[in-house]
Amino acid sequence: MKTECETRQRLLQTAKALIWEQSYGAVSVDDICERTGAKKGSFYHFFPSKSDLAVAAIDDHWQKLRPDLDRIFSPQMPPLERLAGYCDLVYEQQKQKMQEFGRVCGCVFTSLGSELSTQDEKIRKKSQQILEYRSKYLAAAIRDAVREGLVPEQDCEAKARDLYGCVMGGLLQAKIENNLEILRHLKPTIFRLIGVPEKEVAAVPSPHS
Amino acid sequence: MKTECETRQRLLQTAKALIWEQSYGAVSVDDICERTGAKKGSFYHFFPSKSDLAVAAIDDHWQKLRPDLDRIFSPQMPPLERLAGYCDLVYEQQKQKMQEFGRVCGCVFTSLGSELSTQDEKIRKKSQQILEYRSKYLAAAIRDAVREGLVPEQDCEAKARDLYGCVMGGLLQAKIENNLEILRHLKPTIFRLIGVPEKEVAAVPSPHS
DNA sequence: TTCACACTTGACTATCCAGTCAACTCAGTA
DNA sequence: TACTGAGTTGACTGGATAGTCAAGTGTGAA
Repeated sequence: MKTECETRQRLLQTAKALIWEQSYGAVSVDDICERTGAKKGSFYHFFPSKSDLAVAAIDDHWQKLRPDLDRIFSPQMPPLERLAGYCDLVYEQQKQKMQEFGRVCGCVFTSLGSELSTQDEKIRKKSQQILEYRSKYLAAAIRDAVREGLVPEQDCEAKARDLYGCVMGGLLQAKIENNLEILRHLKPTIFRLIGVPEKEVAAVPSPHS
Repeated sequence: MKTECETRQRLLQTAKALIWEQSYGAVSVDDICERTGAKKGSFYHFFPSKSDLAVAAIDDHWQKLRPDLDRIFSPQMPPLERLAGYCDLVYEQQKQKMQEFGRVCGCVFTSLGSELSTQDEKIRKKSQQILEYRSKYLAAAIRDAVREGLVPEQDCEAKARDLYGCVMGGLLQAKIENNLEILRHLKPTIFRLIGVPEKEVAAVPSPHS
């Protein structure tokens, strides 16, 4: 058992890819097993059910995303650059998926949330949790921007949710239109939302890395 | 054949309700037929396939929505009130669905778009079309607001899309969190986006009707 | 009265689906 | 060497699935 649960990892990766490319409902356990080269028994050895797999996929994706977010939202970075960096990340991720799958695929979190939160409470809860985690990064950046006098006083938590809503909406729109360009003016949009003076909105600072 | 295609209409209504409440993937043709009290053969007499039904459902919903939008976005109405009225409509619609289904159900257009636009090109196209139609109302309102000097000069079409993105994101967030309150601060958010002066953002004018 | 045709019916197919299970392999351990 | 237990296998179940079809029914027009 050198490689602990290597099969589990592969199943998870395949599942993520297939769900991203298609949707939860359109992907069957058989599909996942076949593409992974594993048998159904193995699948159910690791995951109690298909919906538990979805939860695990969300978790896994979140774990892999965190280091990037921690880097981008490092308190070392000027607050507006953090937000700019986040917009860049969103765009770059979609661009990469575009190259991988040949189309705009949107965000796994929100796609699964949108598809299943009316039906599966476990998945809804998990989506909501991720949504809250992500909002925290944004809220901290806004808070620091306020402290530094870059933007007016405001309810930073509420604004963070507005911002994230904007990003979700932009991603969804990009997916439906199958057009990456929509994600291009995410940066000025969220700057406007937090009240960056209009003349500075255009002069978007973008982090180097 | 007094009532032209009454069965077709009922199938469409049932389908809309079920898809709204659950999702496209979770609802079967059998479910729709059973709840409608029609037989499968009738279903396939009216709709060539399940995905054609989805397209028809989107179309039908759009047709029913248009009169409301025409009223709210009437050029008679001051432009900012139109936008305020639109936000109210979005909120009221979700509140009604909440009462009907016991939970926040989001928007059929974007739910179907999110779930299927990677798989079914017909549905993606239809979702995109609706998205464009809706953006036109917003663009016209912004254009008039600019003309009346209520907001600064800007790219009205692009801004309309940003606004609609914001609304979509808010709806999605509300669905995932199963919480209507998120849709409450849609109004100030979109006012900020188009550059309504901050001191006027709070004093939101709302149409009477 | 007859014909055409929109609509309905119910039985049918063939496939797919999530999930089960008992038997097996094999590496680590006592 | 014998045992244990995590991981694997392939065959299986029972129900759901989208879609088909041939034989109906009822109505409006000729």
